[in-house]
Amino acid sequence: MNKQYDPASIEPAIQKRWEEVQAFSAIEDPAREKFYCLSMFPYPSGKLHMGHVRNYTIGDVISRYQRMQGRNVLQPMGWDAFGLPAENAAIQNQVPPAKWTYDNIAYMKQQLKSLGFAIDWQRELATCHPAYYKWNQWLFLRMLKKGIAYKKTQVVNWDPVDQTVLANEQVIDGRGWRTGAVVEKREIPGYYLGITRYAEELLADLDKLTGWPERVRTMQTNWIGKSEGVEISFPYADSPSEALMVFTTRADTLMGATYCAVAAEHPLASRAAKGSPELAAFIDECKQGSIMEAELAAQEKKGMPTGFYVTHPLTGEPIEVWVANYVLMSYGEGAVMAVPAHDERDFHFAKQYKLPIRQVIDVQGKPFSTDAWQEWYADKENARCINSGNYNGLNHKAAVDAIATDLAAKGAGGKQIQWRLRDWGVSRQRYWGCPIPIIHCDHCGDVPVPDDQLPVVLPEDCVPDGSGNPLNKRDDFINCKCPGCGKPARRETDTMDTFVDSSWYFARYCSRDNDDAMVDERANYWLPVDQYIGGIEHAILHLLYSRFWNKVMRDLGLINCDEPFDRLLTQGMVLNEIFYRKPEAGRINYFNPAEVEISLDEKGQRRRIMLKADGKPVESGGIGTMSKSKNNGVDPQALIEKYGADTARFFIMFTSPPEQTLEWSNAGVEGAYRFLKRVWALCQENEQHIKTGMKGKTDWTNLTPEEKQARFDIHAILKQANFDIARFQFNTVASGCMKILNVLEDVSARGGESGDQLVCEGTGILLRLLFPISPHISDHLWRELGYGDDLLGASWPEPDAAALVQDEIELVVQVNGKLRGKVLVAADSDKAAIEQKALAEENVRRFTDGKDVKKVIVVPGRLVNIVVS
RNA sequence: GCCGGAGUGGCGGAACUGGUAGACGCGCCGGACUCAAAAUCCGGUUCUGGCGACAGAGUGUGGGUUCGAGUCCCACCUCCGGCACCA
Repeated sequence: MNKQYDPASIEPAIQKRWEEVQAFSAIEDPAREKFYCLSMFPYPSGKLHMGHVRNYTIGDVISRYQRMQGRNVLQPMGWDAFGLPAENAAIQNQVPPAKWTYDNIAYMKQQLKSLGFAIDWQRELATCHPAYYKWNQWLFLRMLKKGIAYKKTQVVNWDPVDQTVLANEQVIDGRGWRTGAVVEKREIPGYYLGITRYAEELLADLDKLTGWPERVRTMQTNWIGKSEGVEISFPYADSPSEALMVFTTRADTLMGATYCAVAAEHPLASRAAKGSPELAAFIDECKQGSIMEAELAAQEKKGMPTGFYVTHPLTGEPIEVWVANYVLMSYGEGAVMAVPAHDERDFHFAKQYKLPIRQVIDVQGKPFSTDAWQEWYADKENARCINSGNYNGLNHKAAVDAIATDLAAKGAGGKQIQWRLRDWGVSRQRYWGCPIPIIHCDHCGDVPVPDDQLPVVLPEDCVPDGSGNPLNKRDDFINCKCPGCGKPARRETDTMDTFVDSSWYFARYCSRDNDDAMVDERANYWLPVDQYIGGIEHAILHLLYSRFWNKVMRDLGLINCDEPFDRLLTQGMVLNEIFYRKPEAGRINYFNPAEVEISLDEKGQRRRIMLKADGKPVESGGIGTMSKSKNNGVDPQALIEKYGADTARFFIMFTSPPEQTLEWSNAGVEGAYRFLKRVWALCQENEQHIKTGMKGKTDWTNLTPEEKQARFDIHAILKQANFDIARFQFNTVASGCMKILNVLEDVSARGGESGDQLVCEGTGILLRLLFPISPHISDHLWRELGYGDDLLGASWPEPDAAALVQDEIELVVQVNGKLRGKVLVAADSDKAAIEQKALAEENVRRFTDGKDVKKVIVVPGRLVNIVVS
């Protein structure tokens, strides 16, 4: 074998062999336990970034490990290929989005292949391919038939930069989630998916997802936002046939309502504003007000009376209606009943505008005051109603029930559940997406495209120029015949939100080659996904939509499972240091870390940071996510070319646990490379005797004491590594490989026949443990040294129980909890013998002499603690 | 403001159910090889005192439980992520 480790020669050769034998093609086999390992598919943006490398390496380690555990593993890959960046690139370069996308896919696929992932490429899919998005359209039509998909005209969020509509979920702090542009309100017709119909199940099933990170489940729970309360109608004083609708979770405080407040956008506010320019001005001010959270938190509560009155549904009292900036139109009815005594916001508002405060909740022994807010005013647990007529003495739940019943009897309301979740608007005024399969006919209205005319194929030769959807100018696309009456009609030009594409790709991988059905029975073999791996940024949108889509497919009888992803791992982001200069006020130049040199003092502390090009200082901007704008990215391609895929993979696994952020370090990459070179060197030095038949020898009686200890260490490290890999703590698995190598190098240096035998066994363990992380070098050495034909088919190493038996154990001796010495005792020593030996230890006696030994605690196999007065 | 998560050497990070804090790697220091350098190898490396054996301090801060706390409990500080002034 070669003296030098040369990844550039071994890696492509092994990848070629894997491809030739189709090593990773997954075949359904009911007799075998399946394992579906899925990483979130990439958007083909041009080239891989480090986050992809990390994501897919984690998935690959899990896949290869599961395979060696004997499971039938499916690890597919595909492309989330529709989306705006392709249109933006088209505007810039006059290249059709289709060509740009397919070119990117070709390049990135070759990059993925060079990383040696155990992917079944036969199942590759791209969401921009008609064979894929045909089924988006097909399922959309099924939803339309069931009423889950519907059209409505509604005020939508309009992103002025992307010229598109955004779902409520895609608006963050009043800005587009992608562009950051301030969102405008526009009226546009569009299609919606009734995700709210599934709100109850989407919420309840979160409890089943015990393999998901707790914080993702919490985020989804909050997003769905179930709230149980009572809807109450307050009839208008001047027109009792109309009423102000209000939702409250604290119906038990109804008798304490002293005013009502509505949002600035509420119809009642507009109505009142007609007669009052002052009020109209205030409403305008509220509408313009920032919706940035930090500012809202500090914002002063403001309001104005409308001069309008409603009637209290139980007491008949007149109640004044105010417009207040703390009431949100988008939640509930956009109106609240204000109970200043028992709601903190209402309290502060009432104090400011000197509105009446009426206590209706009492906790015994706690005096109520209208001067300052007290926590207990909102207590639901220990509180009882007072000043509430019939409801006096009732607790929270009983009072809510009684009041809801009485309101219902009067036709003035009743119990209601309020959700934060909204239906999912899927229409996009965009070209590069899946066409919505609808035909507009002047005679028949909106007609669904018949199944036998699917897919509605998107023309791939359009070049967007930034002036809206180019499909609107494509007569060959638009003009068609109405499927109903046969007369000329127009095709819908809106396309679907790309979250539709990614909501079911995991199912399509299972039956990718089936052109007659969306999915077939093979999906029920593979689904649900056993392990899903991806970024935390998809914690809400993608994962919630996929769960919804999965349930719709289940209800249509297409698949069996309730939830698509059994376990979820959210990997941390990849960070790197940011360097910059400010050449003049307001300008900032970022420099890639590769262009920067850092000098250190003798303690390893930083002395100076400078640019290699001119030797002049640059500033450090701390650590941040790798990004184009901060110019702190590291190109995976350069890394692979310099060190090979195995080094890149090893470094990424070694440096941080998967869920934590990963800080890039070129020195760390060097360290990983050094380790692999040492593995190579060890195998090279021991090549002869490993090849000449020491494998399989099980007689370990001739080991020297050092070798016996070394064998114990190897198997103990393996035991720990097996525990760690099962809990996805790959950084300590990688360090376990390093520890085993350290032990083997010592044994190898000492030589001897029994030592050679141990090196042979230990190397076999090391190569298998290293295989999921750095598969090329492991596989190459495994075959080169004659361990077997194929490491892929090898079984996972398990520690030998006999190696873990020790004759003598070192125990730590503490005096009053402080470490004072160590003693070597026979493994089968009884407590008395251990105590005696510990008390006799020289250094221990310095701390016990002349003192009373009050107690001796012996923790078997660990330590002795002597307690003295 | 609320809900999660995290604070450990010069750095990334170990320490499974409370039981030797700092594994492993990086960096740095010293040495070997070399005319020299790179690469490689060997030794050292939490801080303080001491030539040393050792001793003292030490896991964000302050308390507590325990023979024993990075780990458990209470209060607080800082950072990161998420969110909804949600009636």
